[in-house]
Amino acid sequence: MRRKGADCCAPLLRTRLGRDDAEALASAFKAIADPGRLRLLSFIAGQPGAEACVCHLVQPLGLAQPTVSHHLKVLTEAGLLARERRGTWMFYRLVPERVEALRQALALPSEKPAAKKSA
Amino acid sequence: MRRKGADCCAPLLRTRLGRDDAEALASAFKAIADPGRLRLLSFIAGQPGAEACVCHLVQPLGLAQPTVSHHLKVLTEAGLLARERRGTWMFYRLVPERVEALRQALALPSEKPAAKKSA
DNA sequence: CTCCTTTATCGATGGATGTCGATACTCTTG
DNA sequence: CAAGAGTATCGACATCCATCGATAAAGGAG
Repeated sequence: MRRKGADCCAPLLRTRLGRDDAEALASAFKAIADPGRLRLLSFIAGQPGAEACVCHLVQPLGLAQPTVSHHLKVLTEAGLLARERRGTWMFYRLVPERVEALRQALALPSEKPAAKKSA
Repeated sequence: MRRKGADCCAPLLRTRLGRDDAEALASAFKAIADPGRLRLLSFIAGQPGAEACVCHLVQPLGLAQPTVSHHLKVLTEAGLLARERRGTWMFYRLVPERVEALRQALALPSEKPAAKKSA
């Protein structure tokens, strides 16, 4: 019975959440519980390939560059973004599986977990 | 403040989130970005009728009664719980539509509900 | 190596938030 | 009305967090 560090997203409405699971899940939601970070995710998701360079994120967000860098770090540590260096620039890419995991955590008990894709 | 609860859940990964939408959505996620509140939701969802009396919530949570009351207020103001008085006791009931709305906000662009079932 | 660009880290700060004890409020019962 | 039980509010405190300016680190161009 190992602690699921990466698997943060226990279905809170289907099982009685313990303290550890609740804290892990709360941390994950905290990562997206910020306007700036939500807009970062939104912006990146809207780019081709669901990725974007930092240099293209600062201005549209209207926040200072260190602030944007901080938010990107938080999102990356939450597993929602992945970093990749390309020459001078740093690209951040959306991690859809993580988003989906968070989304599934909010699944209602009545909804069947038949959410597998035929990809 | 008409966007207190009803309009919080713009699909952040499908549209470019504006400041107002981002703030509304962030507020909603902040409501569930707390271990105690997640456990409250989880506990209430597990009760028959998805509702519970405050008197049955304080002890399992391991938090002081004012703290639980505070969390219930936050969740209620976020539209995730609904209050109802029954004699001396106050019952809190899960609002599934609200949870579902939050969940849909995390829908990925690739998973379009375009193939809508009916209506 | 030196200069420039891009991004991350550091330090400080103002504000938001979780927590609890004390207390007020609300409803039922006698 | 008085008493008691259940719940909400208040006030205080400690901690966390978003934000920014200054600065360091990393890489490319000459």
